[in-house]
Amino acid sequence: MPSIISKHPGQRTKDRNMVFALVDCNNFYASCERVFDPKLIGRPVVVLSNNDGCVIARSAEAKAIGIGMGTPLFKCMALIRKHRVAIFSSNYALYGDMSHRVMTILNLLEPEVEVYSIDEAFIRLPASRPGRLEAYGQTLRETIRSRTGLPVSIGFGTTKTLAKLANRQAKKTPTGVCDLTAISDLPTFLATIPVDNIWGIGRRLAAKLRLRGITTARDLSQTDDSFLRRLLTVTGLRTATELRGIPCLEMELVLTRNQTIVTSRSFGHPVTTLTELTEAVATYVTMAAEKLRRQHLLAACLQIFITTNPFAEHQPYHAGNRLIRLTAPTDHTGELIKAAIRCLPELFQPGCSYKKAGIMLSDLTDRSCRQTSLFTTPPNARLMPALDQINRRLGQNTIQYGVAGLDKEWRNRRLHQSPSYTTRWSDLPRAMA
DNA sequence: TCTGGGGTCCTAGGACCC
DNA sequence: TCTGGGGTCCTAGGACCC
Repeated sequence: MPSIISKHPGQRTKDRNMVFALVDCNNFYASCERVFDPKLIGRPVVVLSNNDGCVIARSAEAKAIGIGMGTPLFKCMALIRKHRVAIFSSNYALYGDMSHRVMTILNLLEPEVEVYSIDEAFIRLPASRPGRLEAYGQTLRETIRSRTGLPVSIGFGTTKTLAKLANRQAKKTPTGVCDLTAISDLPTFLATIPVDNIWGIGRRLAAKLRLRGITTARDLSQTDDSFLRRLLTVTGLRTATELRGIPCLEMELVLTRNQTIVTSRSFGHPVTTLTELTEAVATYVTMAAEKLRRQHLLAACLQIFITTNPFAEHQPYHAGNRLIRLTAPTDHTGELIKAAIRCLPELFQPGCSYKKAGIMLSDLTDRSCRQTSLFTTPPNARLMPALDQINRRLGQNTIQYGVAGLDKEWRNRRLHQSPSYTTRWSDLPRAMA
């Protein structure tokens, strides 16, 4: 096994008698909405992006009537009216909490769980004779369904990439489980998988591969290593190797800390004044700084970007971008806001209608190894923890910096938001008995 | 009228150093 | 005129993921 293509050469375990499972919640956001509103069962459901702009999740019924992923809402309004589709603005408080419940169940049942995204987790477990994994998958699926109300699909494979493929297959079967380790003729199965359905092969790489006659997963798995290395770099070679059943991607059981924290949003209406832009940027900095502190990190770099609507044809387009290196790494909202809004006047162009702004914190370090500066006095160390505690107990933005604005008229649209059933007392569902 | 948000990894190329 | 070799660090850009 050439260690050069293994992502974690030092951590490799020689144990070949282990398999990977991918547990993936079906149509996650749409399913979360359904759990608390049984009237939605059988009805098409879509969930919209932050500004009610595009469709980012669809129930099976919504897929069936032809609503595409990422479609702008205004382009599928006709379908939505015709089929009485239920529409929801995204409600990340709800989805985050439901995700946490699913992951907690997995962690209780399995020692090796890698939370891969909000709706997916890898599990590593001992290989088993044909039929046993399938049955275990069924049990796991039923457990999650009965404890959270969420439907999941489970795929088993000897590598993460194969488990991903198995999961895709599982979604098409009524049982919701697919065990590729039990398949006697893997290449024949791989020959049925188009190359762009493989995890790690996106649109661009798929086109590149097809040009060279590589159209299925089997083709890719049988392509010469050095050729692949040149064409797709080491990541593509890893994918091909994984398709052959040789693991290159190990379980990542320890949470690695973020390298960047980004907060950006589209505005609900065009922003044309520096005052409003300042409010928005200060608000985004506040959100990012809270996240920074939750993860016990400090940021040494702050980047700001603002942009007008790229789709508007008859308006001047402007995209501005500034990188600020702070004198000392910090997690203090006030310091970060000050640095951010200082450079806004030179970034802002009067006459432009801004559609979106964002900030990025980078060069993150652990709070425990704070590097202080000789030339500045550190801010009051008790202020931010006190502020966080108050906002946690009494609700978001109970206390905030004045510069972030009170009306926030630029805030994005959320016309179809469901209640935060599981994270806000006042939103608890009521049962009539 | 209306088009999301938040991440990661890899490579090439330039600057700079010894 | 000829003009090395090896290393690091940084950044931009391209690709992917959910």
